[in-house]
Amino acid sequence: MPTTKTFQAALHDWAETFMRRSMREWMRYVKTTGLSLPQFNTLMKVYYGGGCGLSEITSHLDVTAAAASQLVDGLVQRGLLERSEAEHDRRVKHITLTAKGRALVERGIEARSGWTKDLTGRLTAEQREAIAAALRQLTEAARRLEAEAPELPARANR
Amino acid sequence: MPTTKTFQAALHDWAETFMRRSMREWMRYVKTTGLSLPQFNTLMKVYYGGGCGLSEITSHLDVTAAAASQLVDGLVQRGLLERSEAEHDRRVKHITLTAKGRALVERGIEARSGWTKDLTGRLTAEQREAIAAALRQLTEAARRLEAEAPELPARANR
DNA sequence: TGATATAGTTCAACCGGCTTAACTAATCAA
DNA sequence: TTGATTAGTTAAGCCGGTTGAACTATATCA
Repeated sequence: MPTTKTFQAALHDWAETFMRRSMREWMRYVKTTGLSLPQFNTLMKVYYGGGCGLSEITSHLDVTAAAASQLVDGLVQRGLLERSEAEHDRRVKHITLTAKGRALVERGIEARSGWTKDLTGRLTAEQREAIAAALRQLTEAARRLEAEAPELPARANR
Repeated sequence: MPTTKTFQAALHDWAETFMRRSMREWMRYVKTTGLSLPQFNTLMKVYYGGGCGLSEITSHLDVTAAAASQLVDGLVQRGLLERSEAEHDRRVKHITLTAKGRALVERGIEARSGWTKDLTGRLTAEQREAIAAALRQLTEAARRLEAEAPELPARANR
């Protein structure tokens, strides 16, 4: 396969350029919210998880249950998360975003890749069309990949 | 322009899928190194800056000079960074990566987007070729963009 | 030369995340 | 029912990043 090498190189270059910029924008945004990175990551997990139990946050952040509990606690106090009992098992607390929390996360996602808007003007219509098609294929492949790898290895919980 | 809308949508979707996965891989990697996020970000800044003064780290991380100094100090003690006087201005300390530090950063970059290697097998040769071409154009555009926007706004330094 | 500005360091204090350990409450299994 | 397991909380303490303030040393400007 002659194309795999150049393909991976192109993907790698783009990933590096893209990540570097996006991560910085993201961290700057998080700082403006007054939240810590762990706190914001907690919100992100809940956002993508569509609400989840505490244990999922624990394994996602790779911290102890105590740490996750305290993190959530702070976010509840700020009015960004809500805790409620799950009906199927009253031990688990179902954690969901408030409207305020959701807005915060969505602005974060926006801030993270907002700079890519500036790319649009630098490309011709033909380029945009071809690139959009390429990205859709990549995104689809990545999502399939993610759907397969079911879940992260849980922490040893020493 | 009918394509700009769909282009930005495609870019946005990709960015979200990609960032979510990459950031998690990256944070997991950083954790394995035993370094904190601020410490690792310091290394990254020096890596991409090709060696730089402390003040650049200060503005990049958006912290006070005291914080940056201490961060660098810890990394020097771990043998990841080196400090030396700049010859053109003996006030500034030129900060560079040691071989060990460089290796650590490069493994981090690898860990961040290493999962994308799994995408290769899910695409046909034609797709790979088209996508590679598209990504190269994107990367080039992004780099040009970056080259223009010269530097970040410095912190108010209250 | 002297005054001011800039680059960086050190120190004390603070804050917040993280951990361990002990605990409550609910569920499951024998 | 009893015992063990699981989900989550609380409290004490540690560690490390961050800050403001005081300081040194070099550079710049008049």
